Amino acid sequence: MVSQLSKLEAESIDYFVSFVQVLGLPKSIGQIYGLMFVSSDPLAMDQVVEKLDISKGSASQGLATLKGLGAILPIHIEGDRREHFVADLQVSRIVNHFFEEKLEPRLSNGEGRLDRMAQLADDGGDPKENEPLNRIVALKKWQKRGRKSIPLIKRFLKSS
Amino acid sequence: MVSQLSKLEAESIDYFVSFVQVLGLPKSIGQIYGLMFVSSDPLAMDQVVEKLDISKGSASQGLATLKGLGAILPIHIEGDRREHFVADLQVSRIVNHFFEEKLEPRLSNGEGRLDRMAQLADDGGDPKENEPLNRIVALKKWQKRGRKSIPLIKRFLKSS
DNA sequence: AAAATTGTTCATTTTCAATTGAACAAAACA
DNA sequence: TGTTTTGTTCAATTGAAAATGAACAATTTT
Repeated sequence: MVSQLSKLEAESIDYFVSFVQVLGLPKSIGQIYGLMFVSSDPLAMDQVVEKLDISKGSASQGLATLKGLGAILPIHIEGDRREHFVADLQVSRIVNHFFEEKLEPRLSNGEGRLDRMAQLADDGGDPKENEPLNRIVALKKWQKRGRKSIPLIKRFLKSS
Repeated sequence: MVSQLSKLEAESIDYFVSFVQVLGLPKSIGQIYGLMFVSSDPLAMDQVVEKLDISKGSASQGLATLKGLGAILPIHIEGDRREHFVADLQVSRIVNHFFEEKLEPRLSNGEGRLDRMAQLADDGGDPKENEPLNRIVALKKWQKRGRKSIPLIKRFLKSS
């Protein structure tokens, strides 16, 4: 059926779809969060399915993910069996998830790799003349610096 | 044909493939840059095709992109018609590209969207009771803050 | 001028993650 | 007890982005 979205809902959904896509998260996550973000009332899964015209499967998984992130909060409504949700104000949780799941594993894991690469690149000759080795050493510094800045950025974004 | 990669090359390629994938860039970009990063000599396109066992098309496009970013530098080799490249030490250029092409457009464009959303959400009633409006206003602050922090991060990463 | 070399473009194919929807489970209700 | 409601799971499908490779252009060599 054709979903009936208000202008506000449509705008919000667009906004958050593009938001989560930058972070490499599926579109449906952005749709669901966008819908909840401008909803006055808690929404249940079947309302999400109906409004967004997506499958039960997508809605179920999307809600589970967002709930896991703490980006939406489960609300119990008296006399209704369905689980309802409201958007948490802390959008930063979504960004945090990106840092913690995608960026940080790469960065920590990356340092070991660079060490291994430096070993392989070391040919015993004059380090000054070993250009690949110089690049690796420089990259190691740079990556360490990057890794150290993550907690700062996270803290900065959290204090909303 | 089966490409003949040294351990170092394989490790470097792996590293940069995962690196660029975090930023939402195609794998081939990571492969090419990874190969050049640990090469002592400038490489030409056909060498890249041969080593990585990728198509001419991918190599051509990938090299053009990396050259555009300034992540690899064109080198002329006397007596050879082919254009050769070396990896620039400034890996940060790749990250910069992510900021400038993906993040910043979203963020600036996002502020206007939030203004529009605030207008749509404003029902003329008491703002204290308009929860969606409160969320939008809070998000606007948060996003402005995020946008302002980008130049700082960029500067921090650049000074390698 | 013909042939070979180098590189680009872009329609088609491939790949892989996101989405679907049917089957299933669990709980509430009649 | 059987039925309805609510929600999850996962094999199959879809869709979007990347990779391919053939056709083409431009340049150099013979």
